[in-house]
Amino acid sequence: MNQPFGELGRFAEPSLYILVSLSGGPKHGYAIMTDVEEISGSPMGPGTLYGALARLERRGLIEALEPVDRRRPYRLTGLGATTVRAQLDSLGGFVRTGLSRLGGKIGG
Amino acid sequence: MNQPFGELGRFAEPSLYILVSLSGGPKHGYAIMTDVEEISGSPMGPGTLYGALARLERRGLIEALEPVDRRRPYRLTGLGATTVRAQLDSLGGFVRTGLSRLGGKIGG
DNA sequence: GGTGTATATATCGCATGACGATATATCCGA
DNA sequence: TCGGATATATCGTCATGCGATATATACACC
Repeated sequence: MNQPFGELGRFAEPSLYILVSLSGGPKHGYAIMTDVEEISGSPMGPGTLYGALARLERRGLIEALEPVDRRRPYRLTGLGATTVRAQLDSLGGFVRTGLSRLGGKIGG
Repeated sequence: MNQPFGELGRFAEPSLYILVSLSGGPKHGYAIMTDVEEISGSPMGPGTLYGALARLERRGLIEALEPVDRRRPYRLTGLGATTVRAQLDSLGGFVRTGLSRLGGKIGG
C-alpha cells in the first residue's frame, strides 16, 4: 500500500473531494462545490475550493477548459485520473484494514 | 453520508491513521508510528504523532493507559471506536462513489 | 422597477495542524 | 563502548483549511 494522500500535498481531503468530483466529468467551480457537499456531506466554501483548485492545477492533476459564459470548467488530466484512482484504491484498502481490525466489536 | 473527517478536526489523516492503528488493540506511540507506516505506506514522524495523540486524547477519542517501562500505551475510548467506525464507513462509501465515477475507464 | 436569492468566481487573513529537525534516555548486540 | 533500535517529547516553519468578504450576473416574485 502506498501513501493514500501523499501525492496530493500535505492535507488532501478537499483535493481528493475535488478530484473525485471531476471524475464524473468536467465541472466548473460552483458545480464542484455543490457536488462535493453532496458526496461528502460537508459544505466546501469558496476559500477552500479555489485554493485547492489552483494547487491542483499547478500540480498538473487538473486543467482549466475554455470558459463558457461565467463558468470556468476544469477537467482531470491523465495524471489526475491515475492519481485519483491510485488514491481511491489505496484508501479502499486502508478502509478494509481498519474495518477488519474493528472486527466483530459491533457498537464500539 | 456525513462528513468523513469532520469530527476529527480540520485535517484528519494522521488522526484517522492513529485511530485505525489503535483499532487492533492498545499501542504505545512508537508502535503506532511503525504500524501506521505499514498500513498507510507513509512514515509518520514523532512531531505528527505526538501532536495528534494529544489532540485525540483531549477530544476523548483515545485514552492513556498505565505506563509500562518507558512505554505509554493508548487505547480507543468508546467514542473513539464509534467515531472510527463511522469515519471508515463514510470513507468506504466515498471510495465507492469515486470508483464508480471513474467507471470503466480502466488504466486511468 | 425593485428586492431577494441563486449562480459564479476571486481574494484576504487567521488559526491550526502537519511534519521535519532536534533533544534526551534506555537497551542491546558487536 | 560504539552504534543502532526503541521510546518519548518539543520546537519552529509554513502550507493549508476555511470563514468572511467582495463582486457580478441572472432570474423569480411582488
